[in-house]
Amino acid sequence: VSSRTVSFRHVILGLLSQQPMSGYDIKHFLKNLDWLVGSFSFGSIYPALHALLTDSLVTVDVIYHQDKPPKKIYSITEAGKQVLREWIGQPAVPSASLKAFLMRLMLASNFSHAGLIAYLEQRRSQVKVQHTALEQVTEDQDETTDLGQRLALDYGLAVANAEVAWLDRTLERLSEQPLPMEVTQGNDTTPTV
Amino acid sequence: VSSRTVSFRHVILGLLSQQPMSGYDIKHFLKNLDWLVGSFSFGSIYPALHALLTDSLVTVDVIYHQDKPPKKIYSITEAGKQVLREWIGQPAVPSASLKAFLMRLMLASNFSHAGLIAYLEQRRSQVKVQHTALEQVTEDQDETTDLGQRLALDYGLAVANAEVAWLDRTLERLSEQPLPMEVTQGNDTTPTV
DNA sequence: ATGTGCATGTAACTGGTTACATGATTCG
DNA sequence: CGAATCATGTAACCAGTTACATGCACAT
Repeated sequence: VSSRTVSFRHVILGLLSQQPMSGYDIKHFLKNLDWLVGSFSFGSIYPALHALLTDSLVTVDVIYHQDKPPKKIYSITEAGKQVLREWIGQPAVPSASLKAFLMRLMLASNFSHAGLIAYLEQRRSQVKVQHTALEQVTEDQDETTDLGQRLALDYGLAVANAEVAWLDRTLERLSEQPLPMEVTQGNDTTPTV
Repeated sequence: VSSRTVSFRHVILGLLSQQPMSGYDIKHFLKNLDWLVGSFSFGSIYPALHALLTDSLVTVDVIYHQDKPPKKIYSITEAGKQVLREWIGQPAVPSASLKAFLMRLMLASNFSHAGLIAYLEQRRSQVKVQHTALEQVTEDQDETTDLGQRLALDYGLAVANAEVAWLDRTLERLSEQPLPMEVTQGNDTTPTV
């Protein structure tokens, strides 16, 4: 069982936990979200899938179409789900990038409702810390400070504000209606986001 | 001249173009901005510096303190400035991440005023494209879509909106006053939430 | 005919991290 | 006395990219 380090393997696992997919499917799914979470090349997807296979965290079903190349549909196993859950369980690194945060967020169905809220709250406090840190740096500027740095700092503050605002809004929404979409059951009464 | 690929070397070069620094200084400078542009470990900074040296894009001055380890202050050379200018000259990749965008922005003093404005405008249109793309994906959701994905999408839209708002504000400011040095003065925007 | 989409894979490379080694000084 | 800060460096490792190889179907 070799996949100890991080993330991207888990993202694949997370996608597969939502529905079985082929490597090709994964690529396309991620392409839409490139800007948010980044996409990956086939050169990393296929090997990752093979590794997950040998670790028995996923299984394959090969589907032969006539006149089309066969498709390998990967599905997550119980062991895979377990690994995912464990990963979700451990706390997020402080000062994780937006990307890293969103990657994990995308696996929300593997969080408990309480876990999800905790995760968002965690993020909120981290962003606030970053925000004050940036404000600090901004204050330390003198007139000689490079324009680009000032702009970057200002940009950072703006994004941080937007993040906090979104998190506040969303947390409120999630606690108002404690069962956001009955994630694990089959029951949806919830108006869309 | 071997540093063709990208970024991080250029960031170092950019920092050195603002003022001479040691590897240690660079690390610390970047640490403050970790959240914005990411920081780098010594294991990549020192080798990078050595590489820049052998390419004659920087020079060193060793300063010996008594009783303190000697400090190696790196300064950018004319050749280094040239490389930077060339890098700045070429257009930004579409759909660059926030980080990549900010990295370049931090080197604004190496842009011309017009170049800077063009760069921000480029970013604005790119973010708008991403925004519409995300809206598209959002529409394509059905009720079975994973909660995490919806949240991530929503988050992305919020950030994109914030980016565009900031860019609009800033572009207006920059074109109002063609000599930008006063940026930080009247402008404590931070509309906290 | 040429290119694009479907579909899978491998090999070489590379940018960066982690961990290690060294060593003096100052703070608690 | 141990920990942190200053300060530089190397070597092993690793995740992910690029480029390559293959091959059929469908549209222009």
